Amino acid sequence: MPAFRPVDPKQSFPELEERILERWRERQTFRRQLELRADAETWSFFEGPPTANGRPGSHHVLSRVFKDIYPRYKAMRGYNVPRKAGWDCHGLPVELEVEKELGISSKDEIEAFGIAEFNRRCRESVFRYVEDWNRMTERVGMWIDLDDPYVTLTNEYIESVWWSLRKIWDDGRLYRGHKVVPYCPRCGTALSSHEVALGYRDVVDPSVYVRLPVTEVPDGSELPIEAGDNLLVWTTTPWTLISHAAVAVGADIEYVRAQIAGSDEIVIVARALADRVLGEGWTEHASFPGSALEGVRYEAPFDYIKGEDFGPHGHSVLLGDFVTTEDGTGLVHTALAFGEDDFQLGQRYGMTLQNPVKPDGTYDERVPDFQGKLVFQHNPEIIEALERKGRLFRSEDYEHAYPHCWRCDTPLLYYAKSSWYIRTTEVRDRLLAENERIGWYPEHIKHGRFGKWLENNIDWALSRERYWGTPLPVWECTSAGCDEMFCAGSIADLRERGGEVPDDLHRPYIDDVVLRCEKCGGEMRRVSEVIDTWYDSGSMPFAQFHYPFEGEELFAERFPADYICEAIDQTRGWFYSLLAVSTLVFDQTSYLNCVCLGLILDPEGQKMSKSRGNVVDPWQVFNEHGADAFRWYYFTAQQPWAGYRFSSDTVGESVRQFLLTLWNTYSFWVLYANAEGLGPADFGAEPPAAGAGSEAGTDLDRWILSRLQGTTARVIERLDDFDCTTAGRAIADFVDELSNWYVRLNRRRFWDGDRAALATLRHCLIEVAKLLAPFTPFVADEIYTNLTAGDGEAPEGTPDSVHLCDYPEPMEALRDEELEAGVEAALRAIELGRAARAAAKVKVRQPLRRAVIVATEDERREIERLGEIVRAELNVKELEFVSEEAELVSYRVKPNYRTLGPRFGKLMPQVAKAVESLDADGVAAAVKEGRPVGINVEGSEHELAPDDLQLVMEPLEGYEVESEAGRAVALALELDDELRREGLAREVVHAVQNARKQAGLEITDRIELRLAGDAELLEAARAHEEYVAGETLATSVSYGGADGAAVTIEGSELRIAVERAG
RNA sequence: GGGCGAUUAGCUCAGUUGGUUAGAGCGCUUCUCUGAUAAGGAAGAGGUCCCUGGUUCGAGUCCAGGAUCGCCCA
Repeated sequence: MPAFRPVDPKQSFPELEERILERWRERQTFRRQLELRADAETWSFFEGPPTANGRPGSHHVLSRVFKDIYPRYKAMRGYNVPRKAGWDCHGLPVELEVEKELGISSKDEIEAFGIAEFNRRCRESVFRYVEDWNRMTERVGMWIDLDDPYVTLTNEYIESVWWSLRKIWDDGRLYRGHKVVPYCPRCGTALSSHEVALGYRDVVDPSVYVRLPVTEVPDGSELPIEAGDNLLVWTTTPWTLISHAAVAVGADIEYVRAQIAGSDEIVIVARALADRVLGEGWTEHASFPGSALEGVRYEAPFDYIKGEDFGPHGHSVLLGDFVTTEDGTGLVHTALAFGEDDFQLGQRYGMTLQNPVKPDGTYDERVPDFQGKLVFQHNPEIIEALERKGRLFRSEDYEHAYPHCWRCDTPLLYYAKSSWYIRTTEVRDRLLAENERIGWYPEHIKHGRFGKWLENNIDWALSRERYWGTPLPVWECTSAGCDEMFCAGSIADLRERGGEVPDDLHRPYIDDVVLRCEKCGGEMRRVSEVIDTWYDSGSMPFAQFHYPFEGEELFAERFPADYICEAIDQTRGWFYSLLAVSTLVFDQTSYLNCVCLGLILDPEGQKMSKSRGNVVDPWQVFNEHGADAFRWYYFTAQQPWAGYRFSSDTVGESVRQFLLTLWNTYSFWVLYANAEGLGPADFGAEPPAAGAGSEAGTDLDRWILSRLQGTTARVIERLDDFDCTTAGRAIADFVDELSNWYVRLNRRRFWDGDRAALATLRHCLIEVAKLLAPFTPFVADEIYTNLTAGDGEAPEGTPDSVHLCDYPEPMEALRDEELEAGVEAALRAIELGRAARAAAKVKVRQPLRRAVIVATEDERREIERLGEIVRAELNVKELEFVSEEAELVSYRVKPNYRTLGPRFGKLMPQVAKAVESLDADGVAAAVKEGRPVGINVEGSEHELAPDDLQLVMEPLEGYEVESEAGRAVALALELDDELRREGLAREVVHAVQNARKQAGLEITDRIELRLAGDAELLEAARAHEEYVAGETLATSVSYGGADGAAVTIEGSELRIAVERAG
């Protein structure tokens, strides 16, 4: 008959997990779970694709395990939960890696190297660490189909993306615009707003105030200023002064003509800023609104570009509604090409754009004095030049957040150029409406960070002037005068227009596809851009199936996703691109629930980064503590979005706290089941049809089963709300109760091989294993498989893995809340009694005559049900109960604020006083009989119902009593000879047990016991010989002549010899 | 400068619709129990629930302002 696999109490979890992984591989457990639920209702999960061109770190483990727990849970709840992996392949990060490898850093160099070879290397690079990812994913126990991932670089994927762009094109929402965009001069491409958001950093920039001497005031102006007065402008980007086009002022802002203290210099600034800019003591000569300044001409800071090159308004004062008096001078230096406001202003005044900065971020030939470096690196020289020309009014440092390229860290330029946009602003209301349908965890993301972001939506800057990405499928006619454009929505579209479709849809091959213009018959060529890689990942709901070209059923079944999960920084990344693409294409959200994960910090609260050297390698944690420990820590340490202060040691803590407690309980069970020679067949099938309670023998059995039902209900409720933190803690509480109360109080039954106790604990462990399966899939499966199948095959009808089971559901018939309350009272009595023993310094081994317990009638009844256990735990011969009449206790009456507060309001303090001055014993009697009690408050009578009063029992002074919150336990401390002898007999047993242990005996070994030494001890042993022999499994006890080890008991010597009985 | 979030014991965190002694774990000290336990139990030390106002009979909890930290935006 098969037995249970023996359990090593010192089991290494990492080693165990490797073994279980092997078992899953052999038995194909994941595949079988998918098949088991294949026909069930689908619960859809979308994988946000990682990029595999870097090694996975601890933060990736976090998202891996959160992407695993809810799908596992839902699969056990009976849903079909397909889990398709995915890889994000395109984009700048990949190109950068390859650039680094090649030792190049500009687009010219890439083109000289050859786009074909460059992209070939990108394609290779994307999967460089895919094996590391796969190993980590498997090791952490994430079940996802890594053999059939979607890959954003395939022709199929690209074609689906094209199809969606064509849809957007047909809706008139894909357009080419000329705007000032955040632009990385090193990468040579514009960035979308969500990319910009990734790169803000605090930097110190120069902050300069520049004099612009007035040359001409418009004819007929009453303006009280003169040629030679200085307009003061302020900028933190001195390099843009080269391109200075105009000064903007606010029409309604008040300006002053001011003389600076101790100088005859006259300057023009906004009044509101004059103190700050000029310091104390300036003199006002005149004031006027900004509107009066319009048309004033002045001398520009530099003359590389003439005023007339900008048109008639060049180098003159203009009115701009964006001017504020928050900082600067109230006169804004305007360089048309380098700011959105500047650009708009130029357009309104019909100015000609002049941009002396080349796409590579350096000045062109018009600026011969500043050559060779990125424009902002010329700032110091430009400030010097201003100084030399006497134009520098003041220069200081200015610390502010400035966006940098999120991958190469180059400061961005705001730069006027043409790019392709999606008119997302047109669907903003739809985005907001669909956001309402999404369940956010934490909830505040919906109307907070994400909702606010949607409200401020701007058009999606889609194009990138790069190489390794999904090509923008727009062709334009090259014939002069023909402006025909065509957006391809499929490969077939290209063929139809006469295109030769290459085997690889990437650049440079796609650039060779020439189409026929339907309008003029000329040649159409593709625009040069590729698209934002965020658009790729946002398209995964359909592109992962090559929808709509194939995969129609899969798409219909899985769209929208019930669940996605990523780090919170994806608010503007994937969370947005997913919602935006599906709203544009399908007019609805593609996900219904979204769990956001926080940052991983080191124990000091610092962000983990390679440069700080505080990164924890996940493999260190796997090898030291195991994947279950890692997972358990992430699931239960705190709500995941709060972030983690993380180290390998904190994971170790969670092992000790929880996993070891569980493991010890489990190994305890197996030890005794095997000692009884039992095997799985000796227990009924799990779960038992009518519930395990049917064979439960005792109140404690029924109690722990009732607690199990409550725990199960709570866990399901929390997991359904994506709250594994509270769910996990509920399981931990149960396991703690199981180990520290149920097992401890029933230890004797296990020694005796009591079937009901063994069955009850087994059932609890199996159900806990099922509850835990989504959390800690390894240890859960180990416990489950051993308890159900032992070292043999799983019995007919019993799944061979916990992951093929149904998740437990609470069995209401087994719940007994009255019993739970009663046991609770008994446990409290035990705790108080032990505290009283500690206070009296009387060991638990010393029996006492009597414990006096203060309890209400209800509590007394419950405690008496468990009287035997309470007596055994407290080691007393009898329990005595006292209530109101007893000398041990007095009553205090307190008002029930919750009921009386609303009724009496302001009078509460007086009510409280009146209640507490009542005769407590009289009130107690009334309350017990359910009679109302009258009080007098400020002269008027009020009647209080029993519910309005709380009785607090307080023990009287003078006893060895421990009490809390109205409960108390007192111990009778006097000893007689009989009690003393019994106590000594227990000491002897204790000593013999230690001797057995030292002799290395198995717990089932019988012994021959010889005792010698102190007469009183021997007498005690003789008096209780049956007890001593029974406890120590002695087949015989003899006295005298023992040559065994000596121990000291109560100051006397005892020599013990144990020998295995034949 | 704006938005969102956080702030409870030395550390990591709980704290129900506002209800009258604010909790747990870890760590520390002392004691104890143990034939499952790397554990368990008891006691002790450790709190301005970030601050200031307000609402209320009553505020860790609600409101306003402020401070500090984090993330995001400009």
